Amino acid sequence: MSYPFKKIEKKWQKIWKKNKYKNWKAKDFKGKKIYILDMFPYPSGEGLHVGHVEGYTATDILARYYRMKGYNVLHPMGWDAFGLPAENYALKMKKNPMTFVPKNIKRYKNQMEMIGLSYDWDREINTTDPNYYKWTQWMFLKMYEKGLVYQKTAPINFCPSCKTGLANEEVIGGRCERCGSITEVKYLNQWHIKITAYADRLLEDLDELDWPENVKEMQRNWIGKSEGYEVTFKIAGEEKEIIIFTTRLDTIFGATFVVLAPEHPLSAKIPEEEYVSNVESYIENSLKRPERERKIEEEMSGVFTGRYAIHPITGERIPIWVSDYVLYYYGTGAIMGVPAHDSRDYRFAKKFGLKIISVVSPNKNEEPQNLPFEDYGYLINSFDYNGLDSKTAIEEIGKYLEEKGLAKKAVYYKLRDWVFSRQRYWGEPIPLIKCPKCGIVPVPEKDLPLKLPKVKSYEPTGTGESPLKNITKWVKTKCPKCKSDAERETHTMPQWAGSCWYYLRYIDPKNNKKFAGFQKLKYWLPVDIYVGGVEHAVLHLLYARFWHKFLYDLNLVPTKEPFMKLVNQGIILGPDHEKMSKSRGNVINPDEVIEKYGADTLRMYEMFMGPLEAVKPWDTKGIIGIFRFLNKVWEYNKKVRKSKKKKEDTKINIELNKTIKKVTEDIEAMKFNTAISSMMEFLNYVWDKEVTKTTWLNFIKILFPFAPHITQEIWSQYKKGFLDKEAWPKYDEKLLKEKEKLIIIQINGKKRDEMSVDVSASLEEIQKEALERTKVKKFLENKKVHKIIFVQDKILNIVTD
RNA sequence: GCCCGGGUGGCGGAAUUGGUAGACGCGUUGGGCUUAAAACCCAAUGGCCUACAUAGGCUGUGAGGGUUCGAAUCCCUCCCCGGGCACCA
Repeated sequence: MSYPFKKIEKKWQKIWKKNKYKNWKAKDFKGKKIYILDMFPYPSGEGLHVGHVEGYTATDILARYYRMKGYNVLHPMGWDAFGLPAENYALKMKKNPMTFVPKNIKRYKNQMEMIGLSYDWDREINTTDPNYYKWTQWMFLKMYEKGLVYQKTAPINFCPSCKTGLANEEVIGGRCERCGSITEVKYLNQWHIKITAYADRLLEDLDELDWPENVKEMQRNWIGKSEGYEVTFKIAGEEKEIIIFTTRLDTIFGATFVVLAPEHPLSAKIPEEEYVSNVESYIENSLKRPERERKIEEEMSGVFTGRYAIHPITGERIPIWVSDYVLYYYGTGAIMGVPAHDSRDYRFAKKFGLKIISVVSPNKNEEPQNLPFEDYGYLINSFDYNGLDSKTAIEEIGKYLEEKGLAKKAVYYKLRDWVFSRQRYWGEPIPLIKCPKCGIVPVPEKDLPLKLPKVKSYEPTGTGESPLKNITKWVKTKCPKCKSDAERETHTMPQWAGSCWYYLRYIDPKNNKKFAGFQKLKYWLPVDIYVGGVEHAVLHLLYARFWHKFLYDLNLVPTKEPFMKLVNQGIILGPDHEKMSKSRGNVINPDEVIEKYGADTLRMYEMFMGPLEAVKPWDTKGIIGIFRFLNKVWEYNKKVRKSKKKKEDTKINIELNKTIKKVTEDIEAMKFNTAISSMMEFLNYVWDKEVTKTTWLNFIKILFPFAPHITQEIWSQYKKGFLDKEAWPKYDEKLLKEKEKLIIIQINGKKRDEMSVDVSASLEEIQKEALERTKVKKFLENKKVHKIIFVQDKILNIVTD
C-alpha cells in the first residue's frame, strides 16, 4: 500500500488556490529581496514536458526556501504566446490562435498547479495581451526614435515552410530554428534593428555576469569581434583603390594577390576587356547560390580580372581575383591573399598556381616547416621588419602605413543587425505607417496598442507579404502627420520581441502609465537567478541583453544587465539515452508520472537524477527509489505520532543538525541531488530509532521545498498553518563538532588501519598510539620509519624507507 | 579545423577541491512475510585472489608518463564521447 498521494495533493492544491496563493505573493519594497525567474513557456498546446518540470521545480525549491529564510521573493510566471510555435500549432490544428492560445494557457497553468509550483499568480503576464504588447510596441518606437530601426533590402534567411524571413540567430546549421527546414536566401525589404551598435558593450559586460562559461563563450563567438586594419591597395593604372580588412598585418609581405567578393562593386567594374565576360558570368553564378551553399563547397572557385593591385609597401604588382570564398557581408568584402599563412588563401593559390611567400615562422631566420603556418611567430622575408614578433610587427607596420595614409585601425563583428520583420500573422504589429507624402511615420503613442486585427484566414502567404496585407480595412489608414491616405506596415515582430522585457513587466504588471515604475524596478532588479534551457544562448539571452541596455541608456531601467546569475538545466533524455521525441516513442509525459506516483515524487525524482546542469537519462525504474522514500516518510510519521519521547538523544540531534546544514548549503548551491541524498541518509539513520516530534518536524520543514504536498499534510497533523510561513531550521555548529574523530592510518600512502581519537589528543599521543597498534606493527616490521605526516582530524601517514 | 564541457561499479551519480574512492538511489543476489506472486522488511553487492572461519591481500576513477608522503582531483602526451562555431580574413 502506498501513501494516499492523490488525495493529499488535490487537497492542498485546492487549499492553496482558495487561499489565492497568498503565501507566494511578493511585496514591493519589503525587506531583503530575491528575484527568482524561470524562462516562461510558449503555450503551444502540447503541454509541459519533463524538461520544463526540471527547471521549474528547481526554482520552486529556491523560492520556497528563501521565503522560509525571510526573503521577499519574486517568483512569477507568464506566457510567451506570440510567434511561430504557438501559431504553427494553431495552424496544424486548424484553429485561430486568438481563441486557441487562451485554452493552451489554461492547460499549462493547470499543469503547473498540479506540480505544486508556488508562483505569484497576481503578476501573471501574457505577451499577446494588448495591455502588454502596447509596451513592446512603445519600446520599438523608442528605438525607432533613436535611429536604431531601419529598413533595407538585403539577402535574408527565409524559411520556406514557415514562410517568413528569419534573423541570423534563428538559423541553426542552415536550418530554421523552429521547424528544421533548410532555409533559403531571399532579397526582401525588411526592418532591421541595429543591435551591432551595442556589440562592444554586449561583449564587454559578459565578464561581470555569473553565467555558465559556455554560454558566455557562445555569445562572444557570436558577436565575433576582430580588431585589425583596413589597408588600401591601389589598382595599377587607375584612380580606384581596393580597401581590404586584415587582422594579420604582420603577414602583409606575403600578400601575393587580392580577392574581391562577387558582390563587391569593383568586381564588375575593373576587369580587363578580355576577362569581362568570364568575370560577369562568375558573379552571376555565385549570386544565385546562397551563402551557405558556397561555404560547404570544398573546391575553390574564382576568376582573374586581368588587373593588378599595387602592394602598399613593396610597390609590387599583384593580381586581383574575384572569388566567392570572400564574403561581401563581412569586413570590406575584399582581402589580401597571403597563401603561406592562411589555409583558405593557400588552397586558392594552389588551385590557381599563385605565388606563395613565407613571411612568418615559429623560429627566427628559418622558413616554416609546414604551410600554411597560421600561428603568430617571427617575421622573415619582410625587409626592415625581419626578426620582429608578430604582435610588434602588426603595430610597427600599422604605424608606417597609417603615416602614409594607406591604413587605419578597424574593428569588425560577425554579429549582424537583427532582422525584425516577420511575414506572419501571429505577432505584434509593427506600429509604423507608410505615407506617400511624409514617408515612414510612427503610430502616435496615444494610439497604442496598435491591435492585431481579428481575421478568418491567417495562413502565411509565402510571397514575402504578410497575411495582414489582405485586410484592407486594417491596412488603410490616415497619416498621423498630414492626414492623407496612408498604409500600415503589415509585417509583424519576431517572437523574441515580447520576451525581451517580460521580466520587467512582472515587477509592475498592472501599471498602465509606464511599462514599469522606476522605483519598483530599482528595488527588484536585477534578476538574481534565471533558470532555463541553453537553446536560448544566442537568441533570447542576447536580444534581451540588448533590449535592456537600450532601456538603460534611456534611464528607464536601473541596471546595465538584466540577469545576474544564469543556470541552464541540462536536457532530460529518454530511458534509451536518446533525445526524447515522438518519433522515437521515448517521451516521458509528466501527467502520467503524476498519475502513477504523484507530483512530489515527480519533483524529487527530477532533482535527484543528477546535477541540474547535467544532461541525464530518465530511468523508469529509478523513480521508484524516491517513491519508496516518500512512502517511508509517511510510514515513519505514523510512528512519530504515537511517540511520547520528550528529549532527543545527542546522536540523533547531531545527525539532524548535519542534515539541516547539508540541505541548507546544497539548496543555496543548487545541488539538489545531494540535498536529497542527505535527507535519505537521515531517514535511514532514524528508521529503527525513535525521534521526538520536534526533531521530526524540523526534518519535515527541510523536506518541504522539495515535496510540498506530503510535508504540508504531515505538518497539519501536528500544527496549524502553512509551512511557507515557518522559519527555516537553524543548525547548531557546536553540536557538529564531534568529540571523537576517526583517523585513517596510512603506511606509504596506503590505508592500513583506522582509529578513533579524542579531538584534544596531541600529535605525540596519536603517533604513539598508532605505532603500537598490532596491524601497524606488522607492516612496519624490518622497516625504518622515515617520516610521519599528520593531517588534523583526518590522516596519519607513516612513510618508511 | 577551432572553442567549451566531460570520461568514476551492471546503470544514474557522490567524493569537504590534494587526504578512507564508489555516499544516495536503481538493478542484482540471498533471506523473511505469503498457498503463491506483487508490495513491503532485513542483509550482501567494484574486480580478482587467499581462507573452515574470524579475517586478509592485490588491483581499481579512459590510456601512458610525471609532480607529491599521498592524485579521480595538479602537470605533459594521447584516445574517446557530448555541445557550440565553422571559408568571419
